[in-house]
Amino acid sequence: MSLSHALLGLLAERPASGYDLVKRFDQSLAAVWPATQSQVYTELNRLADGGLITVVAEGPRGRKEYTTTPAGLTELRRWLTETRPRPERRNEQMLGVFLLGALSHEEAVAYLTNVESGAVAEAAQLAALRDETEWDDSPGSVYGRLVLEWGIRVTEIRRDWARWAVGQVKVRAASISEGVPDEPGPW
Amino acid sequence: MSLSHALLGLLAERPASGYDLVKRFDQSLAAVWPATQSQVYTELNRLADGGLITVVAEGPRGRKEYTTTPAGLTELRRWLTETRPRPERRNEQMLGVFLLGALSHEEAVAYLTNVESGAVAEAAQLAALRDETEWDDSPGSVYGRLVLEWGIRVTEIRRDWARWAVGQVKVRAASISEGVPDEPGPW
DNA sequence: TGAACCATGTAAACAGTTACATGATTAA
DNA sequence: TTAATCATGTAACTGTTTACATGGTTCA
Repeated sequence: MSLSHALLGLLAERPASGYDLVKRFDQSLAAVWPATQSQVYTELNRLADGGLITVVAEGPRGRKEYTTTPAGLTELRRWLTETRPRPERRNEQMLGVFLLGALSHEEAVAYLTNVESGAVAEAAQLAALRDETEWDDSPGSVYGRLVLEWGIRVTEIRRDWARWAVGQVKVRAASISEGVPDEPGPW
Repeated sequence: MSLSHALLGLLAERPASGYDLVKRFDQSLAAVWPATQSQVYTELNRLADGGLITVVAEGPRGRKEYTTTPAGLTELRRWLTETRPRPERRNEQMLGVFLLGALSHEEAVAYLTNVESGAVAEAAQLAALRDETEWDDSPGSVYGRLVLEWGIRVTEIRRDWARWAVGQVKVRAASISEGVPDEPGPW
């Protein structure tokens, strides 16, 4: 399961509590593997039961700091080197595009325009994050930077694709209404 | 739920049985919204119970052909026009990249090289599909074509990104071992 | 002393996967 | 007559989301 490996990886970098981890999921990791508070705490207990992580410190308010055990690190490394994840596909936005035949051309264009403006906004946000973050040579920083760059590139091509797609739909709409134009030419 | 809307959309195009729909999921729709046989049949019964689809014909071997009802079409159109899906993020491959700090530089490079070769293979497959399919002006064809183009573009930038990322990791590896080179220069 | 934040947990519902089970029809 | 294909369904499990529940600590 990916969530457990995400936790193993984060705890291998440095010890943290469930509370800390939830914040890291909300901030940096949300982009590739979102997880809720509920899931994180449940999974931490499961990993601790399995001996892949262990409590290294207890703090106020019942705070428990975990770290990855040698067994946990072995499992993480096995997962990273021996399994090849199929590139995850599930994309609700593109499913919508696939079903756009149920709408008028105008509505389809609106859908795609919405995809475009969403991409523009997100690209700006990600680029700002890239520019405002102080990157260093630590693994978390180097690989986090790679993932962020991936996010930026994907968002940019989503924007470009949406613009192209709008054009495609308009061409189709025009060619269909060719014989019966709404507005005849001036001659 | 997305699966139900996918089914509403497919059945709005033309009537089909569960068996037909499973095949369509495996073929064209797998790229954006995979679904299992088990899921499809269960969901069809749920949609029929809710009056969003209805049986229009029965065939041999208990075959039931469904079509989308007016209520179903309304719901589909509402979903397409009124909900704005957050661009789905969950990406196991990129989660792996994020956690690459648990591996050596060499292993990390191997991981990224694997991402690249996977993308190369997939891009070839998708481009072949694009070139071999006979596209027409039906909505299913037009919008299917848009989604396929999206898949091709994403795959191509995954390939390019992976090449760039390998370079980035090698630069880091080199700068870290700078003071202690394995192979000293010839002077 | 009250608001903001720190901190962990459980329950219920929903979504998705894997495996099993059954049987009809068609074509070699 | 038997293998391939058509066709539908259920059960058990795993993963994910939403909501609820509880209480400690810090700071203005």
